[in-house]
Amino acid sequence: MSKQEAGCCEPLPEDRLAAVQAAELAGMFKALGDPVRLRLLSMIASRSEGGVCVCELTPAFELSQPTISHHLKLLRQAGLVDCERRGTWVYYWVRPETTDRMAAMLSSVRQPVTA
Amino acid sequence: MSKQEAGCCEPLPEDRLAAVQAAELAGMFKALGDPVRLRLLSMIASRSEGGVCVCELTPAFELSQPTISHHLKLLRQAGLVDCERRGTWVYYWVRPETTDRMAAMLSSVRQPVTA
DNA sequence: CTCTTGCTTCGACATATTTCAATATTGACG
DNA sequence: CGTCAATATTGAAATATGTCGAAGCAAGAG
Repeated sequence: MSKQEAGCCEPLPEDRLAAVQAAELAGMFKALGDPVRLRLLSMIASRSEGGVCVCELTPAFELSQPTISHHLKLLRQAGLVDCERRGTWVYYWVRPETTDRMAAMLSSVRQPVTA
Repeated sequence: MSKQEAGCCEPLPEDRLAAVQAAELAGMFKALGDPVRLRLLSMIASRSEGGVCVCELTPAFELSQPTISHHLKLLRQAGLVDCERRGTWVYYWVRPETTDRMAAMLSSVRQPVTA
């Protein structure tokens, strides 16, 4: 009960999210901060086995094929998906470790540790 | 028809994430796609009652006051936080409805409906 | 080997974002 | 009223992002 009467400017308990972690996580959120990439991820996730071929993703958008390729690259660099070439086609799948980290961040916001 | 060959180009089950919803959700993810805003949200969430004063947030960064104010505005516009003025100070708190929507999106990716 | 198809990379451009300094606004207080 | 302190808004600059067309690469077919 010895909190500052002024009700302001007492330091926050702690910087729970270090700057380094914040930068890493922000990169993941930024990757999903575009409607095209969000839909791409959703489409890639819709098939649980074998991955989804790029040739199934591209015609779902009114964008050029290089643009879709660019967005897929960003998703890959953010660690959200991975891909593999099988013969002529390239298949993408989701990396759940990354979405799990993002979900963990969100749930920590929902229910603060310092309850 | 002749487009379909072995193992490719069969249409995806469905566009599970409609374009409109994708745009809405992408706005939320984009708002967290910046390390400063991610840390701001984390700090705001660290106090469960009464909200966090801007005067506690600003000095935690090596950024100008208008810049922090700008980031807070973006978080508010994305629906992630809300604020209220109490006397001289302005207090911010998290809106769990929004983080819940984001978490739901992530969990739907983790465990596809079409299992 | 050459041709075609699927996908990626490059180069360029228009737009959006991040940031600050300066200024405005809001409320408390004498 | 006038002043001060806490935030917000404006305007402008540097940088980042989304998009395309052109070119490059890999793999299968002829």
